[in-house]
Amino acid sequence: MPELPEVETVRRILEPQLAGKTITEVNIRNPQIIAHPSSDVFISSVSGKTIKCLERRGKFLIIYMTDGNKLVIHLRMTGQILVVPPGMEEEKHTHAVFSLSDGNQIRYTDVRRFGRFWFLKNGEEDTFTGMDKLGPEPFDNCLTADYLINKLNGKNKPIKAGILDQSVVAGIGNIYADEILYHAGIFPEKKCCDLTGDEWSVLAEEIPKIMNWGITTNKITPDEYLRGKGKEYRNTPYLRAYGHTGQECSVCGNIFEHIVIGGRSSCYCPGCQRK
DNA sequence: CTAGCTTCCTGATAGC
DNA sequence: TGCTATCAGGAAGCTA
Repeated sequence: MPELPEVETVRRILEPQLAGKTITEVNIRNPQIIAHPSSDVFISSVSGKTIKCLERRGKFLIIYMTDGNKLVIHLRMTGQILVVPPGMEEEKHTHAVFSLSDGNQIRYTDVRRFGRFWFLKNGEEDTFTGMDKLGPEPFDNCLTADYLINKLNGKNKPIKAGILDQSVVAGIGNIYADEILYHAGIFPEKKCCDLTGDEWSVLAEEIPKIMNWGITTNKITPDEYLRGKGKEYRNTPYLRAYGHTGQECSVCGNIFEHIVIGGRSSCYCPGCQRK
């Protein structure tokens, strides 16, 4: 479910609720979600730790502890993290519960169980999480047209697959890939090797612009987040391309079309994004 | 190395 | 109503 803008929204909501709190107890109902280390070591390692701050890298959420260790979480498709007051009824598919020093709980729910947790000691490499292979953040100054050309220009694959590659840019998912390419006016199936210099420039501009727009637009209050059980922001009526198959483009009047690219459902405007 | 397919899961929805 | 097929916003792992 969540892409960079959603993970950032969750981070901003959770950080004030968690900073300074100590994790008093860890309850893992489904050890499958713990990717590293073993579930037992994870539990004993996280217990007693005090949370310092929350950061985000691509779609990864990173909970830093005051001792320099960190808890890394990837929500994948359906993972949700909620900070709830004691006594609140537990959601279906709750796989982990962390008790906090203020009496609240961090609850992790995940219908499809694709999400993963890692616990990394201070200085331990990020090879376990794959974060070491991530490309720059969309907002990084090094994300220029030249960078994209250098990474993708020679490739014989669709540009949509190119920007979905986390080692090229971190944080873009299927939805925002469609949004970015719509705003950049690039046909999503166009081969990387066929893009013009202008198109690479527009792409380099639109990537941070659209991601930033996503963060701003999907913003909700902590209360709305809690009442929506962590998924309220998934209602995304503000998107202009994704999910608009069969509808009229407000820019050119053409009808959005649906195609499958690399097994991912894609939506584009044949008027604004010419082949 | 690359591109493409499969796999991990459950649930919502469409079609019969 | 009930059954089956298809699809879902991610990404690792495998094959050729």
